[in-house]
Amino acid sequence: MGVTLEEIARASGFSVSTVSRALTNPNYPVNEVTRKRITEVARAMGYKPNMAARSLRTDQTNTIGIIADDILSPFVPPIIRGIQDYLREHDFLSLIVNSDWDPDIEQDAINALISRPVDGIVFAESSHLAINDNLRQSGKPYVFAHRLFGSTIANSVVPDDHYGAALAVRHLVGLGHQRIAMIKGREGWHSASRRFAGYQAELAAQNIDFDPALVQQGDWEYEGGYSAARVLFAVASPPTAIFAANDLMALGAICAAQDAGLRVPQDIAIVGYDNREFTRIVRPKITTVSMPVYEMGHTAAKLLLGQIRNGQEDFEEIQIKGRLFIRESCGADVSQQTVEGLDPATTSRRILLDRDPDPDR
Amino acid sequence: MGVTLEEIARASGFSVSTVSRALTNPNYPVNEVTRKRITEVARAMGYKPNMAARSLRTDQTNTIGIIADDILSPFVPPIIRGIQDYLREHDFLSLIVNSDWDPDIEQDAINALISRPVDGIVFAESSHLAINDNLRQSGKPYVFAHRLFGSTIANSVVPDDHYGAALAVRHLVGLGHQRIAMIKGREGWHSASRRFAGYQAELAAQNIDFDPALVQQGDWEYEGGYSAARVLFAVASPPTAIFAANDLMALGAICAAQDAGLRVPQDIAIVGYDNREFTRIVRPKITTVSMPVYEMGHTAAKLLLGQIRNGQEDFEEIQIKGRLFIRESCGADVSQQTVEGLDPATTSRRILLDRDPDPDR
DNA sequence: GTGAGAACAGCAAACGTTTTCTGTCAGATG
DNA sequence: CATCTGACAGAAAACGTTTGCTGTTCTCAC
Repeated sequence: MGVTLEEIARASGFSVSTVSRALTNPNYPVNEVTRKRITEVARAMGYKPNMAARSLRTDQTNTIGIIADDILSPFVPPIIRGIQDYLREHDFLSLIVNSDWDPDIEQDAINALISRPVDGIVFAESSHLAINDNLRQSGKPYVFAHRLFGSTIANSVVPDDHYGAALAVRHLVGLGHQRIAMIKGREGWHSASRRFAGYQAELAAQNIDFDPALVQQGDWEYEGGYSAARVLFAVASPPTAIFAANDLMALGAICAAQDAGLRVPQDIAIVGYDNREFTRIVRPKITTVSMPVYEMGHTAAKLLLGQIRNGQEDFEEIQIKGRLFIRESCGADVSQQTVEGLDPATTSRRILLDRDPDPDR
Repeated sequence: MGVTLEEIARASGFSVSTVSRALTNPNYPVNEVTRKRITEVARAMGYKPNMAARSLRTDQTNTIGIIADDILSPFVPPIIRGIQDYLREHDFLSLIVNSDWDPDIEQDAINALISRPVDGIVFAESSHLAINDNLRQSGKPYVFAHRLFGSTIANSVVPDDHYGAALAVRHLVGLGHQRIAMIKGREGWHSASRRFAGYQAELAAQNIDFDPALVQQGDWEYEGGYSAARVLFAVASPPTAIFAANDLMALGAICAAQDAGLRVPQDIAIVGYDNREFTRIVRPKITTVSMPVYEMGHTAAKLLLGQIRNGQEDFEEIQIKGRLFIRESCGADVSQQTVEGLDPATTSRRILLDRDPDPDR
């Protein structure tokens, strides 16, 4: 169906080897006029290299696999985007499979990807650590982008939740708040404990006593935020601000406040986390800390390609910092919108300005 | 690096051909005990077929390409999900590339995918009809899932916007509304004109006179909905209901109503379109018509695989119907939530019950 | 007892590349 | 003038499969 090297060879009067070298090996010394001629003929005939043959010969595919728990999760598409943008610069393609939170499917996916259509794998927001023996012994490099459970592990790129939580709390303190409550994330989740730790750490850094009565357990959902907030409003000495561990719970808290006759932000300030899309759509718009998902993907891809080139070489867990998006729910002057939380070392201008999927619209 | 057929052959005492047939060709007559033995040895040795070699030989890859304008668009991930769920049942993988609304990139993507790592291509939410000669003459099957511009074209699966708009209007009429305004989508978009046509058609079907004063041009965005609504409120004989061509504009209209001192739905009913995630998060929750994105992807994948099997065989444009999600913004009794708009012929129970990403939470 | 056919297994070619090795020729060097 | 070197081009092997063809053996019908 497609034009082959041999046909080009015949048409141009050279041998297959020369044609191959002229077309793909810029280092091999081939006469300039020969190369020109061959290139020309190849273009004229519409030559497209047969990747299967090339892969068979070279044992590399210029393709990586992405295993995501669910592409419908709000964080996964930006991670993928970050990965793909980096890949494109290096002529790599990506094969994406959903594991659907199902270990068996994830297993199948890994096996399918090991059969060599890919040179490496990135796990995007994977829950169960499915680095099984198959994967290990295949020798294929792999990287985790935002694994949700488990402790620190090599080859992973994760959000710096501790830092981000501190950022949120610091913002509230800066606005004069001293009684700052927190609605925690679901128990067992890595982000939940990290964000709580960041909250406590920043309180300590600001010399504010930690008050257990101001901490409520949440569930990552709207409902959990709503009911947690109701409890907080009833505390003897109620908070003037609430840090919700994610945006959905922040929204729940806002609605609870409104239903209780409190105005946000005048009567109570509420800050969220994740920078979900709806935070800039809702009334009031929610101040929040972003998940640096795009950059996590970008970084993961960079590291993976590095490993593919230089052989597997484990690296430490890398944490990416999010930034604070100041909107309406805390009462800050929105015009002074800062880009605090930006780590210039890891965030390229380009990502920030053009590509960051987080800019306010 | 990997176990090959030859190694299995040596280990099991059979020839490479027999091993191959035992492992992959269930039709070829090979002795049952032989097959057992070979299968066993293969498993023991951890055999994984080399896809590159297989593809080279058979000229098929069991992989399709998906070209999406932007995976960050709200509709793309569910389309992809629909595609992939179908693919998995047939042991296909999918290579995804973003074209970023850039014809050049799309061109590159097509070229990259033609070099045979894929057996077919689906364009997910693609704008510019980039079916170029390269693609045509490659002979690879392709399908469009939700193309945004251009007129009817073969091999595409699109939402039935005319039907959906009628559905929304009929719902309003059913609630007693007679003066129903519409905020149109951005000009030039296929969906915009189709939804407007559906609105007009349903008015006619209900014997309601069409009043041009009740139609405002929108821009698909919040702001457009907001300002269009303000204009509508100032009309001599104002509408009692508004059909916004998408959810973002519906939200803008709701906020405009609230700012104007009108209660939604008591003073004015508002219905949106798309069933975006935020419609079930906002107050009031927005009644809307869903984009059957998941099913569109699923259908597109099915059609594409059919073409791959039986050779390219163009089919007519296929329209998929969305359904009405009754929520709070129109004042209907929410308990009587129906699944109107469901076409049982094309929507499998499974998709609807388990997989439809649209169920209310 | 012979021949036909079924059931199985192996040989070898082929898929389109890349790459090692070998060869040729021109010019430089002694 | 003989030899060496470098610049280039070609022959052929190899990557791991699949598959058409060729055997071989065995069974069964005549």
